[in-house]
This record gives sequence, structure tokens and C-alpha cells, in this order.
Amino acid sequence: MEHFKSVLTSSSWFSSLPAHLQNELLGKTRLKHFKAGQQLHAKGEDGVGFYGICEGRLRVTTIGVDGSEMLFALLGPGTWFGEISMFDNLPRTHDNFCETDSTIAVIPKNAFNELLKKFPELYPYFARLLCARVRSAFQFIDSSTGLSLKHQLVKRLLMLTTSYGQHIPENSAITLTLSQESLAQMINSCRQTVNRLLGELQQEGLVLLHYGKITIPNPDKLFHDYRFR
Amino acid sequence: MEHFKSVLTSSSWFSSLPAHLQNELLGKTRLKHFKAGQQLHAKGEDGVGFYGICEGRLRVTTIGVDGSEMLFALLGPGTWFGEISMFDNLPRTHDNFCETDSTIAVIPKNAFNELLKKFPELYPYFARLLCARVRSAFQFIDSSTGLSLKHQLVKRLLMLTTSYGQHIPENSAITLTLSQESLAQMINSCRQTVNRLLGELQQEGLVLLHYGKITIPNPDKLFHDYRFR
DNA sequence: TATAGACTGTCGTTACAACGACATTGTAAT
DNA sequence: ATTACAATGTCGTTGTAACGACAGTCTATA
Repeated sequence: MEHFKSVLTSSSWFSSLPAHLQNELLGKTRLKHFKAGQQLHAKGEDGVGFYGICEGRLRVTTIGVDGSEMLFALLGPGTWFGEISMFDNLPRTHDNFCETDSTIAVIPKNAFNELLKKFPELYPYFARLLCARVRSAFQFIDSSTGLSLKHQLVKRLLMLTTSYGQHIPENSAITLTLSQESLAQMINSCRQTVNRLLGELQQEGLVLLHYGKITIPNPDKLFHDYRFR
Repeated sequence: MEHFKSVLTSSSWFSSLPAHLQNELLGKTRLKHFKAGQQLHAKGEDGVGFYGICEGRLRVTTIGVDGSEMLFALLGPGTWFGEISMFDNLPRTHDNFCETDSTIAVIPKNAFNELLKKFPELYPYFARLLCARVRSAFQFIDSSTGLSLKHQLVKRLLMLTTSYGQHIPENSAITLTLSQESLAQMINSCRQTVNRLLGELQQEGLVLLHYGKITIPNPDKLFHDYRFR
């Protein structure tokens, strides 16, 4: 457990909490292990807890009316999630799968509610977390409507570089580990089109393509060449 | 002011508040009048208050990279909004215009913060409001990706019937006052396509088209024919 | 009641993305 | 090393939506 403390406290949200509240939250966690492919919860289920990722990677998805899986987000170590159902007692909003073997810290719902009662000063922090969810959802909406497919792709790559990927400080290059197929699912496109667009971006010198990986040599350049507000 | 009290307390969120908290909030409001076309605030501005609509109709929009206006929502009387910037102190997420002459109740930011400090029992209610925002944004995302244009249109019409339109109890028919152009902007499509799709829906007996208006004789039937979870 | 402006209905053309098909290449396991 | 599988690269075909154009219709206002 101590082993994962540095991961669980690494996100900007969690680290904004005062030390004593961080410790209260960490004190209520129970570690759970999941195998690759295992489901944490399904859309529509009641929420049983608030989660923090210690290690591994989660796929947050939903199934469209046509039956195809739509990839909503990839969550990595340090990410806390699942608070929505804690606050409104409504069902989970998405399906949630482990892409790799994963270790998850769980604060069960009862313990979570007791913490809120005992430490109401937690509220402003969770309000900010919820605000961050709304804002990122709005960003998502802005990019999924009104943007060309290529812009959507670039925006998505940039989102993934911030929430994901290993940062190499010296030249700030970032390598994302995901297939073109997954990328296509995220922007509701198809593999072939994503392949073509990535090819164009590679021609423009903005990305490098490998097997199952995409590296972005200079995220800033990518950002500026496709100017986003 | 008393005149608008029944409107401002009509939403399911506001009416969930205990009476004394409703009164505290209402007591801090100041009425402001706006002309049709006037802008309440722009995307990127600092938030100056929390709003409730007394009368009129607001267009919540954003401008895509291509310069076209994207219509995010239409807000009617009884709607409270603008809380996000109150809780995270970040800029407004959207542009906001009056479509008609409007009267808005404003709780200035300072007063809002004082209320929160004095009545921390407000937090759970605002947490639920934020959760509702996240959920409706997620719904929006689900419907803008992974659904056929026609399904998107139907879902949008259904969303508008719940948040908008005058309810005629006897047969539960609802008439929406909006142009096909506005509808097109909401699903990021074009007028001509929306016109064709609405024509199809009219053939199916699910909507009736008029000049600047769309009536939905039987929202339940529309809902079930296009089965949404 | 005449007129301007907004909205609707319906063309045809054009652009572009989805899809199926298939060859190639990388990776992991035996 | 061999094999199986997963991911990539690249066709051509097809479906569909955007767009321009234009006629028709409704409504408000003078």
C-alpha cells in the first residue's frame, strides 16, 4: 500500500487536498487486483465506491445503439474516478474495463459518505473535481462536433499526451501506446481513415508511427500547427 | 420579484432544496433585464455570478474553429446555470446570448461565496447539480458520436421537449418553437438534411411541421420508436 | 394590403468517410 | 525457428451528408 502512495497522490487534483484529508482518504482505501479484460463495473450499475488507479490502465467505454464499442477515455495510474455516483446516487455512466492487469484503490461508498460527513471541508475539493469533469466533457463535445476529422484526431492525441504517455523531459517527446483502431473508436471513425490521417501527420513531421505506438516528437508544435483555443 | 418566485423555484433541482435555503438564495438575487440579441457573457470571461432565468430564452453557444456557431443548449424560464465558474474560479465555458427579451435573477459571486460559507449544507445540493451537468454532457456525447444523424435528431428533439416547449396536458403534445436551422446547428448538421429527416419523421407520423415550430403529438411514441436507454 | 425578410421544401452536384478486401509487417509464444 | 495473431498500409467501391441554388410560403410591419 505504501508502495502506491506516491502514485495515488500524484494527480493535480489529489495533491491539491490538504495533507490530513489526503491521509483520511488513503486510510479508507482497500486494494483490489484485476486481470486484463476484467470489468470493474457496467454502465447502469449502482456505484459501490470511489476509485484510484495504482497501476494498470482502464478503458472507459459505452455501447452505441449500433452495438459498436465507443472508447470514451483511457485512465492511467494516479487517476481518481467514480465520484459521480457517490454524490447523486445514480447509476454509473460508463462501462469500465481493465486493459492490462491492474491494481485499484477502492473507497467503499459507506466509508466515502462517512468521510464526507466527518470532514465536510472535502466538499469544495470534490466540487472542483466535478467541475473538471464537466469542463473536460465540454471540451470533448467541442472537439467531436464542429471540428474536421483531422482536427478531432489531433485534439485527441493532445488530450492523450496530457493524461497519458511517458514524458521524456529532455526533448519533451511523448510516446503513446495505443492502436490506430482504439484511436478510431475514440473519434468515432474507422481504422483506415485514422491510418490515412496519421500518415498525413507523419508527412508533416508531427508524429512518428510504430507498431502499436505513436510518438509525438514535439507536442507544442502539434498544438500550434492546429491552433486550439 | 415575488412575481417570478414561482418560476425560479419550479425546476426539479431548485425545488429539491429545503425551504430556508431556497429563501436564502432568492434573497440574494438581483433582477436584470436584457434585450433580444444581448450577450450575458462570452466564453473565456470570468464568471461574475450564478443565474436563474425568470422569463425569456437563452442561447448557449460556442464558435468552432471554422467560425460557425454551434448551438449547445436553449435555456428557458426556471433554469439555473453558471455555477461551474463559481466553484472552480475558471472562465465561462460558453457564449451566452438572449434569444428574446429576458429577465434574469443574478446572485453575484461574492454573495454566492458568502452563502456557501454561511450555509455549507448547500454543498450536497450543488454537488448534485454538477453531477447533473456531467451526466447531461455525457448524454450529449453519447448522442453526438455513435448515433445516426436521424437518431441524433430524435434524441435532440426529446431533450428539447423535457427542457422546453409548452406542455398541453390533455394529449401530452408538445410544440417546440425553433427553426430547422437552429436544430441543424445543435446536431452539427445542415438545414437541408434536417429538413429531409424531419420530413421522414412527419411521414412516420411522429412530428408535425409548421413555420418556425415543430410539434410532437406523442413524445412517448417518438421515444419508444427510436428506443433510447 | 403590400412588402420585406425569415423560414421551408427540394433539386443536383460534389466531397469525403465508411467499408470490404488483401497484402505486409511486427510481436509473442512455443 | 516456426507459427499464430495482431496491427498496419493501401486499394477501389459505395453510401451519405454538405452545399449551392432557387422557388415557394409564412409573418410581421408599415
